[in-house]
Amino acid sequence: MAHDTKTALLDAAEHVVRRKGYDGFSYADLAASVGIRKASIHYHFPAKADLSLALMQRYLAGFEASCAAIEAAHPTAAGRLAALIDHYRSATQDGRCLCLCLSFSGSRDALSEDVQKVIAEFRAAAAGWIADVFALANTDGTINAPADPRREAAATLAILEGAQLAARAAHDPAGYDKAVDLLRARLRDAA
Amino acid sequence: MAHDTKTALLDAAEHVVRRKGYDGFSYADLAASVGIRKASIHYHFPAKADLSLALMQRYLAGFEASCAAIEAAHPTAAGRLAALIDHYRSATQDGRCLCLCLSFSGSRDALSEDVQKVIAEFRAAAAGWIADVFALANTDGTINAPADPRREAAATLAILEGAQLAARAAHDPAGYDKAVDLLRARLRDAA
DNA sequence: GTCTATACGCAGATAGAC
DNA sequence: GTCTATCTGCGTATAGAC
Repeated sequence: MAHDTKTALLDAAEHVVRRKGYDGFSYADLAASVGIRKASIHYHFPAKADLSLALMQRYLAGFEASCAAIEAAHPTAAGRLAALIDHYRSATQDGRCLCLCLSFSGSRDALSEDVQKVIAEFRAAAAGWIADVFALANTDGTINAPADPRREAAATLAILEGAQLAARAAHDPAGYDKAVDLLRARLRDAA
Repeated sequence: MAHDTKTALLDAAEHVVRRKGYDGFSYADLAASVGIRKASIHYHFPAKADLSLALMQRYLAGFEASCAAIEAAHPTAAGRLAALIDHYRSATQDGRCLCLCLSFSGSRDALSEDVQKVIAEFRAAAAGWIADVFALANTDGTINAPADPRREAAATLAILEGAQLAARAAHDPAGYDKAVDLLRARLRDAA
């Protein structure tokens, strides 16, 4: 079916982009990986920019869904932050790839305005969600010494992204754990 | 002279790579920017891999020199860390580019083994230097609540890199400052 | 929806004159 | 050292048959 091919294309594209960056994937690669000819891709995504935009939009939606799921599963600030840290860790696929947002950020000037806008939305969503977690921490006291939520959020997001880079550079998830170790140490009763 | 052309090529390449990523620069761009024909570049750097390697090696050497200069100028742990934070901030050129190490990390799988090795050396050098600063902090007490130096170093490097990404995504150096704000707040008597 | 065939440009790289 | 000229391959994208 059409929908399945489209989804398969997005899956394949996301897989490659997160390993090799935006410029690292071509229609030829996608075609081979999905099992159709490269010309057929243009039926689903007329231009590469269309595919990139759809990719980033889907990624943002998925991230927001993950945040909602974390909120539903974890009542405390520490539990939610611990879950987010794990989420970013698993996104590295054991040190082989980066969050799509990071992959796109690397070759940013080559991207269309539309995509850059969604990237900005993604960062805002992540920072906002983390800030909410720290605001909750001021109430439930499950995170050690919480400072201003917005500043905590900016620093936390930087650590999560920096940790992914460390894991990828070393091809080892331990690089991620070392970078977030002090952050995790601030959490109490993570549930 | 030969040496000047070679340096000019490296300068131009570094400039573009840090703005557009590894795949964002071509021999045609370099040629135009330096004022020679693209075929002439091959005299100085036979292949693109040679240029990339030279670029990263020069960058590592420059970083080590900067660290030495910081040590000479600042006796305290807080002073040294503050200087490093400023160093990484100025490297973003007001939110337009990334540290070369970060730019290369984005399209990592496309790089040669040699370059990846220098990238790893760079990260090790940075983490090691920061760990030394935190070890000093345990003695001179100029950084608030220093934990294990290696863990502090891993977290600090992640923050510095994440902060650069935040600045670039927003095209605004304020993104950097927000991310490192809590880190800076831990410094006392920075001199 | 997917195919074959093809257009067109730009990438990195080489040969050989000057 | 730098040039002109050229090669080969791959990139995205299009036209039109099935």
